[in-house]
Amino acid sequence: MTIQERKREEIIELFGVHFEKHHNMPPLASRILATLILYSREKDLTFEELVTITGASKSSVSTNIHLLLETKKIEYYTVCGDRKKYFKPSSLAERIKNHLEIVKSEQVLIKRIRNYENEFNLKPKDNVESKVKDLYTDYVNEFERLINDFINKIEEIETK
Amino acid sequence: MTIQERKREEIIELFGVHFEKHHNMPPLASRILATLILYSREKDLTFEELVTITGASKSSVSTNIHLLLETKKIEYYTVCGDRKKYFKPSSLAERIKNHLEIVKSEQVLIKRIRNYENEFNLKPKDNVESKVKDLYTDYVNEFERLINDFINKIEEIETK
DNA sequence: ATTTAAGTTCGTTTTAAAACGAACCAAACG
DNA sequence: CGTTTGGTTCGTTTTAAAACGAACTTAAAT
Repeated sequence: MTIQERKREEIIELFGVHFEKHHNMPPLASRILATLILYSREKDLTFEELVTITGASKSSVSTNIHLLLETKKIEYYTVCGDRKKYFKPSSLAERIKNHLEIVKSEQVLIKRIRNYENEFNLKPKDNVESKVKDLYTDYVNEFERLINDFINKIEEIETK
Repeated sequence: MTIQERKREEIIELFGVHFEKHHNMPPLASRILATLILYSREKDLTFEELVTITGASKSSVSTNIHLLLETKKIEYYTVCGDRKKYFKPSSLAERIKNHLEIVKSEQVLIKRIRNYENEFNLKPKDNVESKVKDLYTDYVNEFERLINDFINKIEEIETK
């Protein structure tokens, strides 16, 4: 095993643990995603290669690839006159958009709580809490603007 | 059951599912956190009340409360001449700080990948990818600034 | 000093997630 | 029209997470 291969494996492992822990991803899916990201500068990987590299069964790899495709973490393409599928991580823009969706669903929840509190006239306990809540509203708005801005810029680059 | 109670339960359920799904939180911990947030305007809850409301066993509630305390999602206080502990959700500032920690650990990972790519001279495949990566760096920096700003403002309010 | 309230611990059970392998399918190849 | 390649499906097994209950602890109250 070369130095590069050793380092690659090390980062794949770190990455896998991180995604399992913080992004609620099954172990094998994490490792597949990490593998695709780490290899992406050199080449895109086929199903068979992923089976070999991860050492998992075909069925497990198949299931987890579908999970990653559904959650838009990876994508694939085919080459004419070649039955294989080539997998690669989704573009950064795609991944960020995804993240935005989660943030937005959180927003919906917060609004529902706010409505509930207003409807039954549950006031903030003190002035500090009320001010912090206002700050948070600002923060969320700015955050949304930041993400939208970023996505627009990316789309500009990608389309030209 | 009053209308308010019904609505509260409904939101607790929504909230619980969201936290389970997007924040990798065990079912009971999610429901405890949701319950504390939804009750927080009216009162803070004791261990016993949480056992009653969630309908779970004392041991399960105990375990999950410790998990929420460790991850700084909730906190408790005691009242003189009263053996009970009163639980409530952590302040917004605390929760955001927490989030920042995750973002930062992600940053570390991205830097490691970048180092790996530089060390073995793995160049971006095309100009688009390279530009998008630069944009991403900007985005992350701005994001970090936004969060830090927010935390500072909150601390200002809280200390005065 | 004994009792009781308020939790905690730990070993067990229950439940759910992940991985597996054998059988299957569909498209391209010969 | 078989055969091979590149996967997919589904029923089963394995593994891990979550919940549980009984026994224990600890500090306060009597």
